[in-house]
Amino acid sequence: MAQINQRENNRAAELLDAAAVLFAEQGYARTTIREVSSAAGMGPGSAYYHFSSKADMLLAVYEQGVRNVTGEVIRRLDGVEAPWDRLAAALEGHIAAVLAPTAYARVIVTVLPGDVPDVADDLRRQRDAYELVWKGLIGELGTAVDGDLLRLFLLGAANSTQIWFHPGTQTPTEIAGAFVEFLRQPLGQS
Amino acid sequence: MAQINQRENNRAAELLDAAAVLFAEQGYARTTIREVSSAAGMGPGSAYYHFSSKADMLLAVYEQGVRNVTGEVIRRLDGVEAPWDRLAAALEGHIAAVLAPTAYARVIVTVLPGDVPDVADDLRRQRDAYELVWKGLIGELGTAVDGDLLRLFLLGAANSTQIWFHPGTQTPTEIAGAFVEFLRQPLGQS
DNA sequence: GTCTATAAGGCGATAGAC
DNA sequence: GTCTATCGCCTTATAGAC
Repeated sequence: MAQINQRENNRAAELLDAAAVLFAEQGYARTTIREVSSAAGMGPGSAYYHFSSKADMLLAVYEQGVRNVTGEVIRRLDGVEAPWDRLAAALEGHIAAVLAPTAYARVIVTVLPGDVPDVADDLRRQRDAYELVWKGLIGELGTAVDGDLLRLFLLGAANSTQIWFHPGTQTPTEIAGAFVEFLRQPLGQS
Repeated sequence: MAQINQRENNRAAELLDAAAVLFAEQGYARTTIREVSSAAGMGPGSAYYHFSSKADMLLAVYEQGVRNVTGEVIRRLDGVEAPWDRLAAALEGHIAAVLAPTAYARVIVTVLPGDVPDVADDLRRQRDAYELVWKGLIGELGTAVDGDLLRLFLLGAANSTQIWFHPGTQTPTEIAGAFVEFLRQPLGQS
C-alpha cells in the first residue's frame, strides 16, 4: 500500500528519501511536491508516476519511519535482560532514530496525524503499533506507578529532543542515559 | 508591537481569540485568514484592518500565550517555598495553561518557530524568555544532574500532553503531580 | 470599521509528447 | 519513466465603496 508502482529500476526510493528530509525539516504543509521532485532530480509532475498524491507519499515515508525506529529499538534490546537496561537501550534506539539527519523516523515526530486529516487514521494506527513495544518495556519494570503515564512522559520527552538537539553537544546515547537516570535515581526530597 | 491598530471599540480581541483556537487546533499553515475572520463574525478582508499580515496575527497570539502561561506559573508559586513543591506547582500551571481549550498558550506548543520563518526569531525570543523561569526553578533544586537536560526533559514531556490529553480522564493537576513524582522518587534498580 | 470584489501568485494534480 | 505545459482551485493581501 501507499505506493502505486513498485516495478524495479524506478526512482521511487530517491523521491522518498527527499520527501523524508523535507517533511522532517519543514513539516507536511510547507513542503511542496515540486520541492520533493526537484530534490530527487526530477521534473514537477514526475512524482505522480510513483505516488498517487502528496498524502500517499507521506504514508510511505511514515511506514518506513516506523519500520526504522522499531528496528533500531529491537536491535538494541538483543541480549539485554535487566528491565531498566532494556528501557535504556530502547530509549537510545528511539532517540537515535528520531535525531538521525536523514532518517524517516524524524517525520513521525514532526508530522502529527492531525496535520493531514485525509490519512490521519492510518498514521495513528502506525504510531499505535509502535507504542506497543513501549507498553511491554514499561510493563517489565514492575513499578507501582501508572504505566501509561510513564510511557507518555518518557516518549514525550524523547520526541522533544528533535526540537532542541544540536549535533556536537551531546550524543543520543548520552541523552538517553541521562533521561533514564532521572527516573531511576531519586533527585531529591526537599 | 504586532498589532497595527489599538484604538478601542474595535474587535481585534475577537479576532485574536478565534485565531488562538484555530492555530492551536489546526496549526498555522492550515489555518486561513478567512476562517479566523469568519469565526470572529467578520468578512474575509476585515482582519487586515487590525493586523498587517497572518504572521503578525500569530505574533500577537504568541505574546498573549507567553503572558498567560507565565502568569499561571507565577501565580501558583506564590507562598510555596520548598523547591520540589515549587517545581510541582509550576508544572501544574504550565500544563494547565497548555491544555486549557481556549488558551493562547496552546499555540506556543503547536506552532514551532520553524513553522513560520518570517517571524521565527521573534517567536524564539518569546519562548526563551519564558524558559528563564524554569532555569531558576531547576537551579533551586540543587541536584547534581545536568539542569539544562532536566529542564528540557520535563518541559518536553509537559508539552507533549497536548497530543494525547483527553478531558475527563486525568486532570492537569494529576498529570503534573505524577510527572514530578517520577523524578522525585526512585522507580527501581533492577 | 466592516463590507465586497479582485488582484497576484502558488498549490496539487492531470494531459499528452517523447 | 520522465518531460513540459496547464487546468482549476485556494491562498494572502489590497482597493474602494459604504
